[in-house]
Order: sequence, then C-alpha cells, then structure tokens
Amino acid sequence: MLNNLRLADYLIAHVPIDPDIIRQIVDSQKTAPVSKGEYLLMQGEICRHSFFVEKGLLRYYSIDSKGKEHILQFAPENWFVVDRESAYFGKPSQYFIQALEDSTVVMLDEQFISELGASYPAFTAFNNKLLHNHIRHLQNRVNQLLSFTAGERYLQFIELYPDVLLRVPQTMVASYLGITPESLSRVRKELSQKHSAQ
Amino acid sequence: MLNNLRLADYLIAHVPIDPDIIRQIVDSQKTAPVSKGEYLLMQGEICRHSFFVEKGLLRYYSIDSKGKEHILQFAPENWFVVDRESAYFGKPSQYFIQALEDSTVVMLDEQFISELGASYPAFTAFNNKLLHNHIRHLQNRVNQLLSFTAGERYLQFIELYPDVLLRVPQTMVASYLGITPESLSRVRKELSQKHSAQ
DNA sequence: CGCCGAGTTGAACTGAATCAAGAAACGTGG
DNA sequence: CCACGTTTCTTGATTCAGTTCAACTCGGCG
Repeated sequence: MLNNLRLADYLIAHVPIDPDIIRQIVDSQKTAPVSKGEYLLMQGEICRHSFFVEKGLLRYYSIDSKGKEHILQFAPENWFVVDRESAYFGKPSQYFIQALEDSTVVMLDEQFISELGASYPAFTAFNNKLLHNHIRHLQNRVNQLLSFTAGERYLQFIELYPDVLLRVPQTMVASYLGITPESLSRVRKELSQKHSAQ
Repeated sequence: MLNNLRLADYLIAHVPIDPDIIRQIVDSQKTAPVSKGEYLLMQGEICRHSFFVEKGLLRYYSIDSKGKEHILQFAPENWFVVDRESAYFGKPSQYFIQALEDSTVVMLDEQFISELGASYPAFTAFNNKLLHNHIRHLQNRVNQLLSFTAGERYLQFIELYPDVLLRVPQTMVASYLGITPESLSRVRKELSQKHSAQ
C-alpha cells in the first residue's frame, strides 16, 4: 500500500475511467488541511461528506452515556471514513470524526458522488465496492467482539492497522478494542512474556 | 410491518418499477420451503444467494475456535440475509445460515440481481438502500457491543426484534447478545424485579 | 530542573462465565 | 390426552477476565 497518495491517483488505480475525467471530478471537491484535534463531524450534525485521507490519521468514534469514548474506526492514509447512516438517511450523527494528526483530507460531497453514477457507471461499481468493503469490515468487527478475547482482538488489530499501532497512544487502541488502557497494558505484557518464553 | 408478504409484493411496495416486471423478475428466482434445522449456507461454502424470508425465521451465525455459536443476525419475515463478504468477493464463508422454523425462502441469485441494475436503474437504487441498511445495522451492532452492558443490549434487542424474542429459545438471544444463557436469565430476573419495584 | 501526560503495576472489586443441579415447558408417540 | 424424555430455563457456588482506583515510573519538553 502506498502512502501519501493523492485521491486522484488512488481513483485512477481503482476506477476504469479516463484519468482526465477523474482529475476533473476530484478537482471539483474540496481538499483541506486538518490540524490535530480538529473535528470533521460532530455528534448531532448530519454527515455530508465522505472523507478520504491523503495524509495523516483520523478516528471515528462515539461517546456513551457515561462519557466514555469508543473508537469504531481509524482512517490512516488512503482510507475513507463516513457515517453512512447519517449521510444516506439524512439523520443526525451519533458519532465524531476527528484528526489524530495534522492531516490532509478530501471532502467528497455525498450528494455529488451519488449523482456521478448516472454519468459514469464505473463509478457506481466503485461505490458498490466501497460499500461492500465497509460491510466486510463491520461484520468482521461484530464477529470479533462476539468471538474473541481482548488479547486475540489485540493481535487482530495489529494485523489490520500495523501502522496505526505506532502512531496513536495505547489509550486509543484500548478504546477501539473495547477495553481499558490498564487492561491493554496487561494484555501486552502477557503476550510479550509468552513470546519470549518460546 | 406486514407478515407473510410475498417478495413480489414487498418489492412492488419498495421499488418504483412496473409491477408486472417485478413479478416476472421474482418468478425467475427459486422459492423453496426450508425445514427447521436445515442449512442455506455452511461455513466454507461460497454464498451465492441473497435469501428473502417470506415465512419463518433464519439465523446467521458463526462458530468460534472453542465451538461456541455467535448469532450475527436473525431474519424473520420480510428480512434479507446474505453473507455479502462471501457473495461479493467470492470468498468461502465463515458463517452459517440456518432455518429456526419451517420457512419459505426466496433464493435470489446474487449474479442475476447485480446484473438487473443495468436494465433497471431503480433496482440499483434499491440495492443501494439495502446495502446502506445493512451498514446501519452492523454499525449499530458494533457500537452497542462497545458501549452497552448486557442488560442494555437485551432491551435494545427487544426493540429491534420484538417478535423474534417470542419465537426462539433464550439460548439464541443470549448468543446474539454475546452472553451465556445463564447470564441472560439473571439479566431478565433483575429487569423484571426493577420493573415491578417502580 | 521540574512538570506532565502516557504507560505500568498493584489490590480490591464486579460483571459475566463456568460448572452443576434442579424445575419447568415442550413435543412426540403411544 | 396422557406419559415420557428432551430441551430450556432457573438458581446457586465458584472462578475468571476485565474494571476501577490509586500509586508509581518513565520519557519528553518547556
């Protein structure tokens, strides 16, 4: 996977449409720098964009009734992140999207993107692929949470987000895994002992 | 929500296409009775159909490394169920789909359905809606598992599947919630005590 | 140098799992 | 329609994974 790829290049590699047209489409969308800590979506707002991360790292998370944060997804370079429930059904979002590093993000107008399918069927196919990828991830996540222990989930996290592991505080990893930072610390200790024991 | 609706009627109500064409499309797909206990998909197989439940009840579940079952979804009347990861990416499924009651199920050929979009754009839109609904459910599920206690998840289950609650053994509800049947029994006891106390 | 946030460690606690036993409900065949 | 065996549900005792709270370490960084 390439780092720091511009969206146009990413799409040219994944969508069978004339590169010039892709560049034209991408140019019509706003690309913005987002500073660490800034929000792209806040609870209660309607999500009007798909965000593509060209540089940096975002997190997609909720805050529960006790004030605890739960990270549903990380979005490093070349990832999309969007609250599709909010964007598609026009409902206020229950989630936040925030930059964890100084980032460069393309804000794809959801309306515009969905209309693109009419002119470019290949775009519909690509969007479809994104949706199926999204479903794949979410389903795996549900199955993980139902089937695996904290330690097993941590190992799978490393597989999925090897780079993210090194870029965020462990508190955030714990929040993604659904455990406390203290528990993650102990899980890591156990794993490293087990590893050195063999 | 209507019970025992045939797929054609369901689609006529949800897709703006000539009813005759819809009937013709549905008639081209196989509808089959499925006895309680029978499987529509087994681990390792590639999922080649979307299943629409006209009558009865299905479950979509996995079995973990310790042999425990984890139900990802129930599908009562008018629900679709499909392993989209397997169907779309052509990968062997990690899941099972099984009838929990004697059921009547329409087996929609995934290939055929996706090609329908070419002739009937309204079908593409409908498929899109199904995908977004799927994402909505899965995302809620992840957020629930991360944010709520067993008791809270049980209450939300009742909201989502009021009828299923009465049709399956509590063991299955527990498996959906990610707890043991014993724990569910205690959760229910606590809730009923709390309820009668006020 | 001293502060500060992140990570670790410890001890007590808690929600849920496990194991085991008994009670209730269920459906199947006589 | 009853009797039987099986499955499901409940309850209790114990164990365990993970939480909570608190203290301490460590590595930057002003």
